[in-house]
Amino acid sequence: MDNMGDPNTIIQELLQGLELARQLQLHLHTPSSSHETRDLLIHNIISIFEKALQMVNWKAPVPAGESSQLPLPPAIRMSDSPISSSPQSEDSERDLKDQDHNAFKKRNTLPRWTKKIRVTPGMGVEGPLDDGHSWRKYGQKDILGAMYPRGYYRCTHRTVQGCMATKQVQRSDEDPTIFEINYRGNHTCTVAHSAATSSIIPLENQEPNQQQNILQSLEQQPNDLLLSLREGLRVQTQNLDSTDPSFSPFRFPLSTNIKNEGQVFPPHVLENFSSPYISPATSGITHFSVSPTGVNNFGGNQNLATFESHINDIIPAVTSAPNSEAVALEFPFDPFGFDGQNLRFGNP
DNA sequence: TATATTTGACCAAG
DNA sequence: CTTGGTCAAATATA
Repeated sequence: MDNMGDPNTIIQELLQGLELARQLQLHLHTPSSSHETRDLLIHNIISIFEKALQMVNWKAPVPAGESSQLPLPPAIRMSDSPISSSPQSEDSERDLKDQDHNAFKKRNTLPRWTKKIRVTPGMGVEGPLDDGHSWRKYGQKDILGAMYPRGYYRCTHRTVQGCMATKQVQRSDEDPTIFEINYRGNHTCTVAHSAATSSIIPLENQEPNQQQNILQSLEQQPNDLLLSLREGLRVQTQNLDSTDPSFSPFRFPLSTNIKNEGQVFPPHVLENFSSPYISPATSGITHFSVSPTGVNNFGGNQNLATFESHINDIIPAVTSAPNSEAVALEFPFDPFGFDGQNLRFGNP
């Protein structure tokens, strides 16, 4: 909202930029990484810098003579605040007189993130389509050099609730079972179309804007947990083609990265953390599964309790199967960005 | 009837 | 000019 100039918000932007830059670095060392993915990453990084600069009320491009700076594009486009920039924010003496007045209102530089969804024969066509939100297709375009067209979707509630969320869906050239989904903007609408799955406790929140409220409530907890989450847990994909029938193909074993990220969870919890995965049955909803008898030799109820106590600090909806079959966390919003290589935890 | 998708036109940016 | 993104009329679906 009108948090322009708020140091915490700026820091969060920069942290996200840092995370994206790290992802880019990873991609540069991954031969299979597509040029588009890298391009998107760098685009997002630039957007974040622009946003952060705007938040700090950075004035016009400083004339040359500063050799230590990267060359700037000729025209710096100022991005909007992610959600409904409020023009009246009154932080300090702030004059935007030397800025283009129109620059503030127009350009659409909402936050973006991508996600790759693999469609298995079993899940039919629903995989990429049903991600918990209702979308309305408003266009389709043949893309240069791509063999499949790109579909353009916007939130169904755009007119009613002014929800500006948008996504583009494109089938991958190399692997037609993978759909690359490019999301733009967070949903500001009420999530009416949730798939209330059996064991998941639905949120009782009837606020007009659930996601935003949840994100805000997360932001208001200044604990290390949240900071670390925002900084990003990275989970590397391993063995996407697991044939283990009890797990979906979308399951992401922990890598050492997550341990390096440190203080998110106590080490002894991390050691026994099982795989977070995206269940195909509730496609698009991310679960963490922690199983005492699970694949990653989860060590017992004490750790489970520790895990729960930490999770309870940050996630409003926690369900635990009574005698610990598993603990599944349902996020009312998508806390992940998944680019095929890494899971990103945080606000996309 | 209303609401969603298809599809060529339109437009902005490069 | 080309390209990607959006609009909107026509069409489809419920």
